Amino acid sequence: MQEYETIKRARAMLQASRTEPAERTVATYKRRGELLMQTPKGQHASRLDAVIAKAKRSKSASTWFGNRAALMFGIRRGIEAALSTQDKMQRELKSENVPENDIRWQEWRDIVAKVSSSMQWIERLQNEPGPPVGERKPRHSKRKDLRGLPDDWRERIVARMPKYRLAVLAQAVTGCRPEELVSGVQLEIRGGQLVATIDGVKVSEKSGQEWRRLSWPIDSASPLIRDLVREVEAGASLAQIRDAKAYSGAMRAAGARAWPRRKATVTPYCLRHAAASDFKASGMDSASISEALGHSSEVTKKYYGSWHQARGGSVAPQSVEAARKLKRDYGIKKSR
DNA sequence: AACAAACAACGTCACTTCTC
DNA sequence: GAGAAGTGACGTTGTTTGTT
Repeated sequence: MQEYETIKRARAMLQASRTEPAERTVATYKRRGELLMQTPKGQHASRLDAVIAKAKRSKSASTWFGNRAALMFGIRRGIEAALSTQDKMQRELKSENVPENDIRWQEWRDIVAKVSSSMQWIERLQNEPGPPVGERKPRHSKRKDLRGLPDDWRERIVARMPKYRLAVLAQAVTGCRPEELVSGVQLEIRGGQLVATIDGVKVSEKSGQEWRRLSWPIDSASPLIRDLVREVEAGASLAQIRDAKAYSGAMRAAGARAWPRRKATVTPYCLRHAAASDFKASGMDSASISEALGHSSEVTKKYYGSWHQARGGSVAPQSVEAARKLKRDYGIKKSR
């Protein structure tokens, strides 16, 4: 009977993709999935073509892959549920010796037919190519967002965000991620050095830096570092924010106030990119730069730029320590 | 070196709420 | 009451790993 074939195939498919995504990812998948499955009139979409077209609206490849992952996740969940319903029904019907032509067996066949069509969706999605390479939208570049800002834009942003003064200074100097400011950047002065310790995010068993520590001489030429030193001398020991989104919103607003005619917004990641550029321009070796940014792989650093014209006041640290040894980018060395 | 996949994080919109 | 800060929902990007 073809029903049993379908069930077997569906089970094998589920078995092959057994890992459960993180809670947060599941939430994202659900949100995306619901969005994609909705038709303009608010009913559930039944045509796969329409759903795929919607999932592909963005020209960014990663958006498409994310959408696809969300759809497949939702479909898989549906198949899982249908399989277990089917299983229960089948047991009951068999134990009661219900005849084949009974309506209840028909109900069972309908459920299996649904599984079969879900499997077709999965197959189709799996084979669906992403947006063609030439047409893909290039990734939005934070580096480009920095164009046209004055040399002292970081200082000006600090001045315009009094409430977040310590956090902005700490982020400008360390280049940490906004999310890392939520757990807080520890600051101290030790042996003539300003020392910042960052509790890393984006850390998993295999990736990220659990913590990292950067230090600068307290008499650095950078006004940002000097300002931060002054804050620490006055008693500050933890640069912390409550909510990364509010912080980011405040910075965006401050940027809009400072440069009303600029289209590109100023965001916390601009500070991170600027710091990365300072690090690069200062001649730090690439392993230290990766560690300072909280990466565990040297490859990642390539995404950050070297656009920065060397100018005084670089925020580059004198030394960096990190929790994890760096994975080397072997790709670079061998070839030619 | 380009591409693909996975997933956590960031950014924006369109407001509401807080603060001076 | 104006302007800054905050927020929920939605949409996009960043980071790492692996493959071709």
